[in-house]
Amino acid sequence: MYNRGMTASKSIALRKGPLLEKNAVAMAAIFGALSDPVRLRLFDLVRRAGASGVCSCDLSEPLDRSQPTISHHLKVLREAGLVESRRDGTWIWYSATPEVFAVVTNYLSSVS
Amino acid sequence: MYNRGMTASKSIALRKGPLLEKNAVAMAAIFGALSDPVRLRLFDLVRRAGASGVCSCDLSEPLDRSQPTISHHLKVLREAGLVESRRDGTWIWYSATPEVFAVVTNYLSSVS
DNA sequence: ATCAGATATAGACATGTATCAATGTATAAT
DNA sequence: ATTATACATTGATACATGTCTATATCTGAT
Repeated sequence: MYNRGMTASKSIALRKGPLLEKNAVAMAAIFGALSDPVRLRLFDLVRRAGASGVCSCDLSEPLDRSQPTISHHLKVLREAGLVESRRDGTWIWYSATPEVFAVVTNYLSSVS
Repeated sequence: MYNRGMTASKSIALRKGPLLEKNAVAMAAIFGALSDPVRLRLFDLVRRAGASGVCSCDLSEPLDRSQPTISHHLKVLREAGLVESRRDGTWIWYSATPEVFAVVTNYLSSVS
């Protein structure tokens, strides 16, 4: 299978010439979302829950952080495009949307 | 070819069970070093210079930052294990040591 | 309408960070 | 020794971040 779901534009810009400011800002935003230990473990818990996702109410305890703190971190992950949320009654389910990783994994693999 | 140069210990810890605090801290440190646009472009300039490296004196201008600011960012990259430096007379050459990426690229590839 | 539970937001606080000008340190040349 | 160049460190400043408590909002049940 060719071009496994990745758009050409995403890979081209990173391989040719020096890293452009625009791309650096986009990549830094993704790395920034992953630059906190609690947030990394949070994302890990979410992505392990698979397509069905995990209820936000089950994340506070294992990470030993208050509900608002978890809510804050989930917002950061959501705004970075790493997770998405959907409401189900009074609670909200989060699931991973790791497609955004394509842009950084492509860069990292071109480096190492 | 099996196990393309990656040690077993690096991959095992990330694939089994939830992400441990210890590993999350280590990964967050690497991502943190990459979470700034200037630092990303700085690393990009260094790694493009290949094994010979690049003189620190040639990095300030293209990134439009003062010499102390570049020095600071290089220190962050060095302490994260992403670059190394060696002295040659009055100036210092930096080169990329992207092996440390193995731990995060392995994780990212297991996610997406 | 009221209440209870889940999540989000606001405000506060401490800490971390990106940046620069000024200064310090190290190396080489004269 | 003096001077010049390259790089690092210090101190200051503005801003961002992680965390909490308190409060608000939203949803469903009574």
